[in-house]
Amino acid sequence: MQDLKKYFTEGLIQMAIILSLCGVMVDVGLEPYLPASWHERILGPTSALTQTQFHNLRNRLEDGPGLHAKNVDLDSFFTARRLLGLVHSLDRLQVPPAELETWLVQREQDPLPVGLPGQASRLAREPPGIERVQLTSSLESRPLVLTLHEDADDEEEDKEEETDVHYHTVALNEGEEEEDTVLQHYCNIGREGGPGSSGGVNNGELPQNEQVSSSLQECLRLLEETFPLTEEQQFHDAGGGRGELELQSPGSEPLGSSILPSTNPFLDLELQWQDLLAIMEPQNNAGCDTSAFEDAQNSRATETFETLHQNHGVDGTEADLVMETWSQPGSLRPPNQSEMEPVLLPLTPTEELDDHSSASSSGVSGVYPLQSPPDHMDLLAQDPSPDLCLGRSAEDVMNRQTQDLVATPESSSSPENCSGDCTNIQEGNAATRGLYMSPSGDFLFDEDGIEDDDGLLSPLTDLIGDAAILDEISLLDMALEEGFNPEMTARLDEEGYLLREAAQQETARAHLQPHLGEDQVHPGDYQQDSETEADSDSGLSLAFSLSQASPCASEASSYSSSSSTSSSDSADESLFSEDEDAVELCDGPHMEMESDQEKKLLSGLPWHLGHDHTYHQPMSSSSSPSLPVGKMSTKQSRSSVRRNSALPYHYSSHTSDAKMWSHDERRARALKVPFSNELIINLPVEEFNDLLASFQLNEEQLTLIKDIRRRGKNKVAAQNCRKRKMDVLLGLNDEVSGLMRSRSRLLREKQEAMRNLQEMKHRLKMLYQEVFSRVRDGEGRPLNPVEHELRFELDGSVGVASSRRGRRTPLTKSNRKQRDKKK
DNA sequence: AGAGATTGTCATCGA
DNA sequence: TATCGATGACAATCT
Repeated sequence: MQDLKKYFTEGLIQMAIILSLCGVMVDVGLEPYLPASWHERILGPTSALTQTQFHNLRNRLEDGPGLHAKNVDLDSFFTARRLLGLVHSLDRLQVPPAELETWLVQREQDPLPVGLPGQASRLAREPPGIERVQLTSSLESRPLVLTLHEDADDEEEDKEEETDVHYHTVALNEGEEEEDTVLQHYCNIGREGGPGSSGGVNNGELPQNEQVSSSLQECLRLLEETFPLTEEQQFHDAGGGRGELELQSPGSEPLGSSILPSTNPFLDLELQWQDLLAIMEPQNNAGCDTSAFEDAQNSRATETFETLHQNHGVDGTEADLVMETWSQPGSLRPPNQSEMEPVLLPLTPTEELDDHSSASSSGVSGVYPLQSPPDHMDLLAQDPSPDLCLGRSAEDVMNRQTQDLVATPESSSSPENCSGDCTNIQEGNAATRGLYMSPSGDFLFDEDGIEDDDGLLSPLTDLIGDAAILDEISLLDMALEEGFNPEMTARLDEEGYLLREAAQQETARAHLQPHLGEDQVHPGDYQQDSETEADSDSGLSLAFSLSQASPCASEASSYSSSSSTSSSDSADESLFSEDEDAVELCDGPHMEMESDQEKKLLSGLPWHLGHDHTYHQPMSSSSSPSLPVGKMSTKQSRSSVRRNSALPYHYSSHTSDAKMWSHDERRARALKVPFSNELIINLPVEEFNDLLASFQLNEEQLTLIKDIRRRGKNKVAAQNCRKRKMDVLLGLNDEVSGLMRSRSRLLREKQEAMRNLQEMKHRLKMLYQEVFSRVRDGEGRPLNPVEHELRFELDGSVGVASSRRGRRTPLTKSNRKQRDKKK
């Protein structure tokens, strides 16, 4: 590399350039010594050694490739174009990769932040096209170059893109506070050379021969200034980068010494943009309005850097740090973007930038706007316009992945599949990021995008967090629309798994016990009751199904509907051990397990909120033999009723509930009450009366049954009452919050009104003083505004009244004031 | 051990 | 008048 550089700077290239300036196209034969990739990378497709398209075109038409006499009739555009190509080749090896930082420093020196297009700023003093290019050139954005083409050259839309690139470069340097005369000449050359160029900074109308001669002179002088600079640049490259020095002393840098190196990366990127132009040309021809996208890009970039400046405190120090990061020693060639990407990642050296990673990422993405729209979040939030041709790919990727995320929320939990289809948000975000960061379209998102802790990752993590939110939203939507299907239930992990497994076990047990006869468990009972419970608004899941003839089913139902009221206790079990046969009917311990599991599961399910006011229905669980009232007297004997009514006492060992129930249960048992408490409590009044009438009950039994019924109902009522009370409290809390917000808003409005009032008073005072300064009394003396006051009559006339003596003495009329004014 | 939360129960009121 | 629901108050129990 050094040899090549020396080769360029010390010998043949100078001669070749001079010969070229004289009109002779020289092929120095460097290509055979360079690999194709090197040639393309170092020299670029438009270097002096690689003929431009214009030359190629002309050579094909005229002389063909190789040495040829320069046609003096060529327009100055070709001349300027080729001369600039020479400069490209000269500085090809002198690239300090620090353009963004330089830009930042320049922007930091600007007292005003980078304004929006309509915002006044330093840039506003420049022609619109220049301004926009200056804004966007730091981003090194091809669309922004086109923006220049659009804005600054509306009248020369047929101009070649290379000319725009030159404008780009020129505008960049014009935007710098250090005006560089050499590049200003470039500007002149480029604009003078452009056919039909107008509206530029230097809108010269020189004849072509004069233009050529002046261009030659300018270029010669430029060469004289440039070559010593090249060696200096070597020194700077070896010492840590030139751009760093520029940044550290932006105001003291000699003018001519800083421009070329700073423009080199742009020139190099210019070449890349030319390639990109060729690549993107079909898209442009496809009817896509690139200008819209460019404007969007421009505005986004502007907003991004505004945000960076205003909100994130990017100061010169940070810019210097950034610059240092960019200016890696020994980076003699323009950094490959893909290679620069790892360098870009730590580009946020401060916590501010890290914290505001969106802006950071935007800022970094602004370096490669083609690959990286400035604000990823905007892309997520915004509906991609069909006009955004260039952005469509990236946005489509992101939107598609976002849609995939929403559509397949469960996929978000598999970030290890990044190499595959990007269907989760991490992949999507990383892919988006990688898509933006990689100039070659390679997705560099896989590892860095997820594991990097830099601020650049924050958008990713934010999106991941959003992904979780979206995931939940999706689940909720699906649940609302379709209910929780098995897949969703499976996604609910252990809860759903255990719940289903319990139901399955219940079903299997029902099938394995055919002797239960009509007491067989219906598989759907469990889930049905669960759904009943879930649907129950206030916990009044009076799901006492009269059709539930099975104790087991009823038990399952009771367990599903109530977890805290698994009735009976060990005492009851000992007391009523004569009903052991009933124990065989159902798997008591299993049911208990289900109850506990379900108790935990229900509390862990997503719909189980922190304050669950879904009060349990103890009646439905206390006594499983939920005999249908209407059928009881006809289908079952009283003994069976008694047996069934005694069943739950043997199954539940839920001590607390059992103790609660044991009181009434024991009393009911002691008094030989023939039916369960559940039946007593939940039956309607008429059926309950029929039930009582169907049995021969003594007074004590009737009293106990009524007490049980009353207490049971009151218990439910108390639960509902508490639920309502809690709801009222929550509602009041929300209302208080809303009122607080309203109060704050009103206070702000009041303050604003007060400010306006003060302003009005101040203005009125000033106006008053002004009026009195011009009013004179009858003797020509000025009136004291303290002692007098203005009086506005209904007829529109204005007089002056004395406020000291309490009487209004019209001293002067408006016509008098007019006369005074005339004096 | 004690505080707070939860839950059941009673008394009462009104529909 | 009986019934039922709502609710405050109290106590037992749980966490």
